Parts: sequence; structure tokens; C-alpha cells
Amino acid sequence: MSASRPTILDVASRAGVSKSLVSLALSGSDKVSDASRQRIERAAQELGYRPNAAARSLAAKKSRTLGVLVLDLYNPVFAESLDGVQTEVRQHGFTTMLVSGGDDPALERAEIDTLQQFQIEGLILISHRLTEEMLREVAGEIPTVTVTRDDIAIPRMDMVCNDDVEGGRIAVDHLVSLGHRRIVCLSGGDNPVSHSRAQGYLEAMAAHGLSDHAQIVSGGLTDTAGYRAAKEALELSPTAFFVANDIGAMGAIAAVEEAGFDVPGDISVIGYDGIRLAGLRSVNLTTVAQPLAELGRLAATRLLERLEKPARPAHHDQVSSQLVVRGTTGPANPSPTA
Amino acid sequence: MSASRPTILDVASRAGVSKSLVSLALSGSDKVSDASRQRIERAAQELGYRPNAAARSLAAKKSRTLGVLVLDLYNPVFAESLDGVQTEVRQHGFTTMLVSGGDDPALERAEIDTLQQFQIEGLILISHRLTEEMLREVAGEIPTVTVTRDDIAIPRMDMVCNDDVEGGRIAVDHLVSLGHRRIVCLSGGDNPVSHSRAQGYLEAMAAHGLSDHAQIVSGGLTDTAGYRAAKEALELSPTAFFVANDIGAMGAIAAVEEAGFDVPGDISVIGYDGIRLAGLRSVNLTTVAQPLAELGRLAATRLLERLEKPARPAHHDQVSSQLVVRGTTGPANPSPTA
DNA sequence: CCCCTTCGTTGGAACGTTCCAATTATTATG
DNA sequence: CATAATAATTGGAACGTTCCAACGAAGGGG
Repeated sequence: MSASRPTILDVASRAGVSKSLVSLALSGSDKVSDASRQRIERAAQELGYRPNAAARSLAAKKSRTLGVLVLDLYNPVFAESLDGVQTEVRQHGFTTMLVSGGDDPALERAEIDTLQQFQIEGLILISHRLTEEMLREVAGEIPTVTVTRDDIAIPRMDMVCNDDVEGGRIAVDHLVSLGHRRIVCLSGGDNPVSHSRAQGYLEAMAAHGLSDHAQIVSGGLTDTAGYRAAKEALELSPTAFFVANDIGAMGAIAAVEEAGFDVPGDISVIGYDGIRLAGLRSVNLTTVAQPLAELGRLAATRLLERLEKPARPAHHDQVSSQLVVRGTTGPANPSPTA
Repeated sequence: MSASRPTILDVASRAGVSKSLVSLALSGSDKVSDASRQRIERAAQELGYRPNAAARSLAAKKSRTLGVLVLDLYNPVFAESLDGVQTEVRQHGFTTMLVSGGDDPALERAEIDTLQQFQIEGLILISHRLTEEMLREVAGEIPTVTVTRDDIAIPRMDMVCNDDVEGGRIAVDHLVSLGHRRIVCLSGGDNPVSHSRAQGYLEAMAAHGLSDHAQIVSGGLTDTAGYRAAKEALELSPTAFFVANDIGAMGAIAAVEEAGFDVPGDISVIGYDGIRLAGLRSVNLTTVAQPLAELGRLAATRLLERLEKPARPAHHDQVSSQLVVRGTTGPANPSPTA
């Protein structure tokens, strides 16, 4: 029934030229006469011709395809960066193949393997759980850029990160400017990102002469972790919480309100990441917003640059976050417990 | 420096056999002696051989790859279905290529084009904005399954949907069982999904003899749309809102609280979709939950079945939603305005 | 001991493209 | 008008795999 898809030969014969000329014309070469070009384009159009990417990639020895691994598609942080990657990549005529590793190192490695089978020319890791060994192996075989993680440096591997230390300082500065002193940091647990944010917190507290009040309660990056950490931290009678991420901050708010306090009347809460969700009316969370799409865009740029100059030294970009004041932070209440 | 990637010929010569035997062995044929198989596997291992998917797809005339288009990656509804798709597809040895159309029909069409260049064998549309004409064209060229939209039926195209009418009834039944009568539906606007949900609302209101109280306020599927619609609907002095989706419900809650009412003390709010977000402690939204991952899994199953039997008649699956009671619905307050 | 079958293995064609060197058509130059 | 230069076009090799028909080597039956 449906004859199989038309090939370049079908287009060639319909246009009355050779396959080579069709190839030339469709790739936009300038050494094709206007007359031929038009006939070829019409023939292709009429046949509904679509070049076979597999054949192209095989013959040209390049796939014009980049691989993207995201740690977890549910996480809005990654989804938003992904968008930045795709816009930039598309503009340069590349295609992107997306996989997600579902938080499992072995699966992540397997997914990267699949990407490699498709002859991707470069790889963007929007966070990952690979072991250092795996990462070295991958980065050794293929130009790689990591986004959001900068704990493992590898010679030719570019990294694009948010300046989490600065972000921590921004959060504290904001709270201090509102008169808060007893600011507790609800950290995201044992990972490089959370460490840096806590580090920024400590530095800023010191800078404001509040080292005595600096307290870090370790939690995690989930709603529940934020809730538990906040519950524990309430015993320290704080006037404000700096939480390591937005989702955790939402959990923390639930704990604060459940304990009978008002946010921000009694206790202010500031999050980190700037996911869209935080901007919803009923959430309305003050946060330190990473430029997520920009992070992705920059990663794509760096990768494309590296494809041009494979040997250049690694770039380590750090982009700044921006304070977004919404409804969960306010002037310090001297005695919130009252 | 790094010699280019090893090919099947490198493996063959290292194992001392022909390329054909390597191909056979690696594809798991049973007509390869154990001795040869072992030598081949070791050689492949040692060389770090990875088959070239482009060459394979070209030679075998099948790509073992399915395309997935999601309307919008930010939308948690789609991300969760996607997960179901991927798990199922992977189990059958297929790879998936993901694209998103960013809510623009022309871009969507272009992305599908890209997928076709990669010789995908089938296509899953997790919602879409294609025109009927575009959809017919695509579905005519390649086995296609749509998820979440069932307004356009095409002979060989399978569809997997939530039963939105039933879902609307479930929401109303729940509210009525709590004593609510003045239940207003904040509809998601002019799209098939929202229509069905509103339809279910009307049917259930009628079934409970509440047709006189049935009122639909048309909004949209965003936070802001829910907020506006709720604001308008408050004039109808309702005791409960059924909102067409979870995000909209969050907007509605903001409007209700802003007007000085308590949720659920004065007014109950129920959403639709069952996104993870709704389960966050500080959101805690009662909702009609679609089995999102199941939807995706089923779509993948149907597609794989069709690849086996291309000519079989179209399957139209409807899966049931489930009520998830959380904190935004409660007993009716006879005079919420008081 | 020869022939037939079975098993394991092989070389070559094919897949649809790109790229290059070679060829032909066209225009410019003296 | 001949020739050189340039523009346009072409055929064939190559890319790395799968698939198929065909091969040699064992093994079994007569």
C-alpha cells in the first residue's frame, strides 16, 4: 500500500537531476543554479521528502545531534533549564535527544550509552548522579557540559553553575535588611549545592556580625524534608528560615503554620531556585531565583563552542541569582512566640 | 589522538571472526557457537564497542525508536505520563525520542518532522495542538497514539484518555456527600477536556436534583485564570468550587482566601488531575486524580501492539480517575458569607 | 567410504545519504 | 573565434550495519 518513504533518488529523478545535486541543493549550497534549486525544492515538496537522518549521520560522520540528560523530569528546576538548552541548540541547527536517569547512576550510565549509539556529538548533563569514574569515562569520550554541579572538575569538561554561595548571601542579606537576626538555615543535606548555599549563609551571617545566631539544621530537598527540618528548627525560636530550595521551603511553611505561627507575620521564609511554582498566587514564595533558562542556554553555547574548538581549556561559568521578593518574607517580629 | 570509535570490523578482527558473526552474536542469535560468542563478547567489551544506531537503522530498515511529543514539559501532568511511557517502552527494547512543541502548532509539526527524520516507528502524542489536518497527515504516515485528547478520531489511530465526564461526576458526588448544594464549576475554557469535565459536573448536579444550582464560570487552565474565575464566581455565593484542573484550583483558593473566606471552612475547593504538587503539604488539595503514569503506560502498550498488527481497528481506552481527599474540601457551611 | 544433513561461519549486497574528483556547460578574455 | 576560467552537475566511493545466499566442516546413515 503506502510505498515506503521517498528517498533522495526519487526526488532526483522527479526533478530530472542527479542525487548529488539534490543533496547539494537541500543543504543550501550556493553552487546550484536557481532553476535547479527550484525544481528540486518543488519535487521534494510534492513527494513529501524527508531526509533520512540515519543515512545522513552515517555518511557525513556527524549527527548534528546533542544529548541531554536530566536528573529527573519532575523537578521543575531541570525542566526549566532544559527549555533554555533547547532554544539555543535549535537555533544552531542541532537536534537534541533527551533522556532522564530517574535518580539511578547505573540507569543514567545506560541512558548515556543509548545516546552514544545515536552518535551524539556532545552531551549536556542537567545535574546527574554519575560516579566520578563514570563521569570521567563519559567526558573522555564525548564533549560534555555539566549544569548545576561543579564538584568534579575534568580537564576538557565545561561547567555551568549558579553561584550558590552568593545566593546564600543574598538570602541572608534580604532577611537582615528586614530586621531579622535569628535566622536559621534549613539545609538541603549532603550534596555540593546545599553545602554552597549553607556556606553563603554562614559567610553572610558572619559579615553581619550574626555568627552567634548562625544555626544550620540539616534536611533534604523534598517537601517532607523541609517540613521536618522546620519542625525541629522551631525550637530555636527563629524569626526567619532560609531554606535550601523552594520545594523544601513550601514544606517548611506548612510546618510553621501548623505550629500556629503566621508567615510572614511571625516567621519569614525564603526559598531558593525560583521555580515557576513559587510564583503561583497561593504559594507566593520569596526566593533566590536562579536564571534557570539562562543556565541551560549558556550550557548549550559552551558545548557548541567546544565542538568548534575541542581542545580549548575548560570554562567554568558561574551565573548570579536574583532575589525575588514575594509574600513569605516581611519585617522581623521581635517575639514571634508571643 | 583518540582514534574514532571502534566498529564491528574492529571487534571482528580482534575476535578472529567475520563481521557477520559479530552481528549475529551481538543480536543474540542462537546459531553462534559458545566459543565464538565468548570471544566476541570479550573483544567488544575490551574495545568499548557500541553499535552505531544510524548504521543499524539504515541496514535493518527499522529504528526501534518511538517518538514522544509532549505539549509542554513544564506541565506536571505531561511529565508524569511521560514516565509511564518510558518505563513501558524501555521494557520492550525500544528507545524513545522526546520533543516538546511549546504550545505552538507549527513548531509541533516541525518537531514531529524531526522525529520522522530519525525514522521513528511510532509516535505518542501526550496532548497536542495540531490541527485536524496535521494530525491526519501525521497519523497517515506513522502509527500514532494520542493521550489526553479524544476529540479527533482517525481510523487506525489509538487513543488513551481519562474519562473526564466520570471525573466531573466524582468531584460533584464528593462535594454533595459533604452537604454542598451551591457548587460552582470553574471550567477550563474552550477545549475538549474542559468540556467533558463540565459535562460530568452538569450530569451529576442533575442526578442529585441540583440542576437549579448548576453554574459554570468559564476560565482557563492557569493559576491566573482560576483566580479570576473564582473571583467572579464568588458573587454567586457558592459553598464549593469544582475547578477543571489543579493549577487552576490553586489560583481559585488564592482568590477565596483573599476575599476573606476560609478553605474549606467557608468554601470547599476540589481540583482535577492529581499532579504531585497537589500533594505537597502546604497545598494539600483535594482532587480527582488521573492515573497519569498508567495513561502513559497504556499508550505505549497500544502503540507496541499496533506495530505488531498495523491494520487492526483503533482502540479507544478510557481510564477512570480516583478521588483523593485532602484538606481543601470539608462539610458545607450553610452561610459562608457570614 | 560416500552422500546428505546440520551447524557454524562467511562474503557481498543493500540501506540512503555525503563528499570528492571528475566532467560538462557556460561565460569571460584576449 | 579559440582558449581559459568559472559555474553547474555528475558518478562513484564511503559510512557501519543487517541480511541473505552460499560455503566448509563435522556428524550420521546407508
